[in-house]
Amino acid sequence: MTSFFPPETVESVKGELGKSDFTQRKLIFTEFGLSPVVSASPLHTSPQERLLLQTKLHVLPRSPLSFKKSESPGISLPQARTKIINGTPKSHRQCHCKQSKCLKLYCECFASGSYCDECSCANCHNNVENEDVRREAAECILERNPNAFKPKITGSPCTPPDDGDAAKDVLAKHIKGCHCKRTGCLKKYCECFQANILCSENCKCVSCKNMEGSELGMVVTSENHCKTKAYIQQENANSSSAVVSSSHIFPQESRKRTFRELFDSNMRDTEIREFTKHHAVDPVGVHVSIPTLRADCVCQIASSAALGSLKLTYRSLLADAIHPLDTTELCSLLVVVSDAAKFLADEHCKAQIKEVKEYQMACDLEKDCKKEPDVHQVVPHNQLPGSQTDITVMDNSRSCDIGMQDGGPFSSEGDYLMCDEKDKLFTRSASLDQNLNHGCNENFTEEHERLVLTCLRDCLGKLIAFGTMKDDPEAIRPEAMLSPPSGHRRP
DNA sequence: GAGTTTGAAACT
DNA sequence: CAGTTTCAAACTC
Repeated sequence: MTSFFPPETVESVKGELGKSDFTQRKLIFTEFGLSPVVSASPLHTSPQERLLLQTKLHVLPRSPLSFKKSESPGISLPQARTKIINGTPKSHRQCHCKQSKCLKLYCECFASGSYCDECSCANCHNNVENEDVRREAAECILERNPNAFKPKITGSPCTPPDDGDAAKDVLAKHIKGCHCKRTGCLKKYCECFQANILCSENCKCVSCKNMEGSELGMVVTSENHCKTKAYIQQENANSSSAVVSSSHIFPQESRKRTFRELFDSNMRDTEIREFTKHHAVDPVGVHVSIPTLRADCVCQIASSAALGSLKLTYRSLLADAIHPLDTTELCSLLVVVSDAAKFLADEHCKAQIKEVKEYQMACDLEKDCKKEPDVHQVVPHNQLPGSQTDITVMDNSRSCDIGMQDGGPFSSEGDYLMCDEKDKLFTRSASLDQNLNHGCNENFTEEHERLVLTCLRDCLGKLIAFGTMKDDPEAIRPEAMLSPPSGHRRP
């Protein structure tokens, strides 16, 4: 079993305590999943010895059961009965036990192998003073269930969603499984849900909604339509006969549940709220990443939402502020940006890969930035990728990075654009209008690219600013949002 | 903060 | 093993 501390430290302590004495301190609570060194010593040592150990090991006086694996390098989570909240193991939670004396598994502190510390429990026996009683209680529990203190979750380490994205660990399983009946396994009463794992065949839950597939934010139906979870939920809320067109069959045969089954059930609002909260659906309710989202899908969702054809449950904070036409304009802009970026990226790649060999490493970047590109090609509108183009502006640009990063004047398109910031401000002329209205019927120059991207940047900046200041309607008027270039304003 | 709901743990 | 009770966390208001 892995020790929590370096061998030399342990040996040093062992020497000072007396080897025979130390070795007699066998691991009593191995069931707790703890190191024999740490778990054994304080249990059977005098206070002086414990103090010595703690001093040598530089640890605070803690329970032998209190050392969480999360604090133990080299041991993967979850080893001990550490409460896992939203994928992140809670090292210690303050219990509120009243009847159990904190000596039963009801008590989270006791179950996790910790002494109660600053808890608001009553008649607590889960402390140093009641070590004997505590040990007896643990032994009694272990006699009944040898696995009582073992981790409940197995299969893979729990994935802590640091970024807030609660992607569920599909490999981990709850050993015993949950037995939820009423919550659909969508509340923290459910141990699986709380541990941020999917219910498995071990579970005996009823009407489970915590299964594979439900963690997805978007369903692509057989019609290749993008449907958000919120949309599906709203569909069901609006009509009991609503059918989510999906032939998706989940591999878990024992749980033949589909999205239809999943969302056709009478999901209460609170459940939906909990679901979306836990699954980190963004405020707009469209849980998709822009780089992978098709442009037509964006337009469909955004436009439809704005026009009211989709009654999304989760409305954007800006939903009541941005005119539908603004949304349409933004979508158009995104398409143009995508087209321009892709075209320019390809052309830049060809041209600049040739040029980069001629440049010196110490080339003046600013000077280079002002260099006119060689690309002046006609791009007929009907040859552009159009709506099929992924909105992966930077990704496309990065395709240029290959071969450019090592010594090129522009390690990326972004750098190139940053350099342009030093250029004189250009006016938003009608050229953007032409691009927007007529696609790319003229040469798509770098100037146009800058024009489009800057316009997009400004639009997004205003969106952000407006979202921030929405509480103050006078701060930014919706009419001021997404103001297109001159001459492009809608009537 | 009080009361209710829920499901795991404990018990029979 | 199944049913019931106890318990404390989660949840609601």
